[in-house]
Amino acid sequence: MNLHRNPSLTTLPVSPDLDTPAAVTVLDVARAAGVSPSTVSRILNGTARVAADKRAAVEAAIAKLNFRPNLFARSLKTGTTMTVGIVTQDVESPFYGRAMKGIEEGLSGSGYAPIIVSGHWNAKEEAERVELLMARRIDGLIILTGHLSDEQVRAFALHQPVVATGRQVDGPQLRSCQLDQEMGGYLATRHLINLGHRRIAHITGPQDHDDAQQRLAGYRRALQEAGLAADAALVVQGDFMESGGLMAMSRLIDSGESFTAVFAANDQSAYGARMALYRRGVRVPDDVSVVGFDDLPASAYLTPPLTTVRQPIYEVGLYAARTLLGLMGHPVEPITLPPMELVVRETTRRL
Amino acid sequence: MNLHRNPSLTTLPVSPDLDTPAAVTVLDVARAAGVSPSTVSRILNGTARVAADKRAAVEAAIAKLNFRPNLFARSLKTGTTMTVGIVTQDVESPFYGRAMKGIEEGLSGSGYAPIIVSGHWNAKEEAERVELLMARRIDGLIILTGHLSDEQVRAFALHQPVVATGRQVDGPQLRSCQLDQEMGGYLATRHLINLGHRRIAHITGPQDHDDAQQRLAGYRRALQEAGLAADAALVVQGDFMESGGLMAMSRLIDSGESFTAVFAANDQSAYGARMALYRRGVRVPDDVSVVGFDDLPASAYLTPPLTTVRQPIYEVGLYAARTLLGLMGHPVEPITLPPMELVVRETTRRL
DNA sequence: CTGTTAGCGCCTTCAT
DNA sequence: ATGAAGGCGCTAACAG
Repeated sequence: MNLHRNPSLTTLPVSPDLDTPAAVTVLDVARAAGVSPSTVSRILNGTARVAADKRAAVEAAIAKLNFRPNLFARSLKTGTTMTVGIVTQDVESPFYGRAMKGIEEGLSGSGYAPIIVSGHWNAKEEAERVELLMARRIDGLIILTGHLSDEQVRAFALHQPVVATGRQVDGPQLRSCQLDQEMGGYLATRHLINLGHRRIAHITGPQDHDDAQQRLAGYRRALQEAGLAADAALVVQGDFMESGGLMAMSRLIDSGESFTAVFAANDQSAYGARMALYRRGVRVPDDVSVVGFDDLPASAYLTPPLTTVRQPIYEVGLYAARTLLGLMGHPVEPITLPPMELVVRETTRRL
Repeated sequence: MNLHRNPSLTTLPVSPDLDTPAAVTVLDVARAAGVSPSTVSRILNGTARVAADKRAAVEAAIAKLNFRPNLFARSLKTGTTMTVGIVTQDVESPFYGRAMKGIEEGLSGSGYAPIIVSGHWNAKEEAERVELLMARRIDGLIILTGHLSDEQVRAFALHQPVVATGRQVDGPQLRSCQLDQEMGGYLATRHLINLGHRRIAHITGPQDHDDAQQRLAGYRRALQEAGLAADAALVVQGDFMESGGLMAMSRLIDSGESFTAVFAANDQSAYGARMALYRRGVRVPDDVSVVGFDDLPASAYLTPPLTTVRQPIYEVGLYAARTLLGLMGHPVEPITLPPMELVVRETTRRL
């Protein structure tokens, strides 16, 4: 269904005349203040010097009439919309929620309003949403990871400034940032190895998810570096969700493989894995050590609190917002992203 | 800082001419198709019948030129913006995240895009954000609970249709919905009573939060109905966050009051309380039973899984979106909200 | 069925 | 320092 501008769809009993009580325009203000519209505009935008008395009159009129400039008329004229598009993957994701918060903070006070769409980890849907955003003439675009190809992202950057996270693409109007996922995976696994673990399982993320592949690579590197064999039977497929982690761990236990530790590709998987362990009466960390990835707010409140790799995702959001402001022509203090960091809590123990 | 339209702030090295490659307009399309702009407009909006050959020519031209109508020009003309404002309290909240998802779903395919702002549980900030939204001439507004007074909400509804959750206000352009929080609190407490508990503590939400007060009222009603004294020493102040729950439970334990169960005003508080219990070596549910409120996605993955009251918050989002579409003149199938529901998992036991 | 005309509200030369 | 005039891209009468 597309309700968009279909006049036949006007039905509900809505009092017709209550909306927008005859919007007041620059012209109204000008008349009330006894000046021309141009003068009002100049005061609004600080475009030129205006005599103090007229300025006062205009400001009084603005206040009295409660005038609000129509952003759309302005946009039409200036070509700028004061709106930035944000592509997230899932409005409900606690991880991207934190990135959103960083973006919100980074944009605050800039006059730019974010409009958010979700790609749901689907390249096609994601591209459609971006088209939708672009139809609204956004001034800038932030793409939070996702499945778009670098070429697509580059193509989008032809139309407006773009900041993309979780990838390495740059161009005239294109900036990106990427956290070292491989290092994160390495850190997590290395921690387990240092604790004396030798049989370390891994619950992966989705196969088509680049970050997940990187974490897996880090896991393998740590293993190899320690001279440990990479046992394929110890790597089980998850999906970044609690249910996937639960099933992965259940399968692993059922397989009969022995292991003393597991590194889950994200915290949500770790929650699921921990539940599977709990269901089987396997104690954490006494029998099995668990390491997650992301450091979600809830992870510190698991019992026992989850050892995990902290991604500075809030800062990524901040960085994306600030960088975009820069691309849009506003000077900003640069942000440097803190590195991945191992947060040792209580789900791991020395063997 | 307000970067908005301050020409002095143009600095960063951005290639100047890459943006919006000379936007194509209806006029271009009309010329390419050998018709008038009005005909193009009519085809775009289905406003009138157009001869098949011209339609084909226009559609071909649109495709060839990759034409996208400028929504702002359209808005200027029609007074409609095809965007709705959403006031949430915290983009990072897992609870409101789920509501957002419902709204997203409810709006999908309608042509309306949501633009989201956060009030951060602060009436003043909330009002400011709404003003900001209104400056953008949104076609409709959804207010997710928050601290605005009913009068303020009513005032906003003078300018455009409004749907507000967590309160009971209605008017010509105003709809609201309210879940029975008191009943939820009653259900949670009643469950504990039925299990044989007599000394039941409560961790409250913020004092200025209406929902929290309602849940407390439900707690008291269940107690009273069962002939149990409401011991003020058993009611401790939380703040709907994990840390608040943790501190509240710590204080309770330190107070030396005896209790066998606790009802936390939301799941996040329950997580914190559970952690405090864990720190003191108090077993759940063996020594103390715990009930939460909300049923966050993570709650099923606590160890043990959390017994809680499920709020149909996703459906609330859906309801808000659909109702708003209705107010904006689009017929929608009405949604009925499911009731609050006790979800018994494993943090409560019979005494 | 289709083209012509006239703005929507604002900003920006261009004069003064 | 200020006003008049034109136009951003689109749609909605009004003619034909």
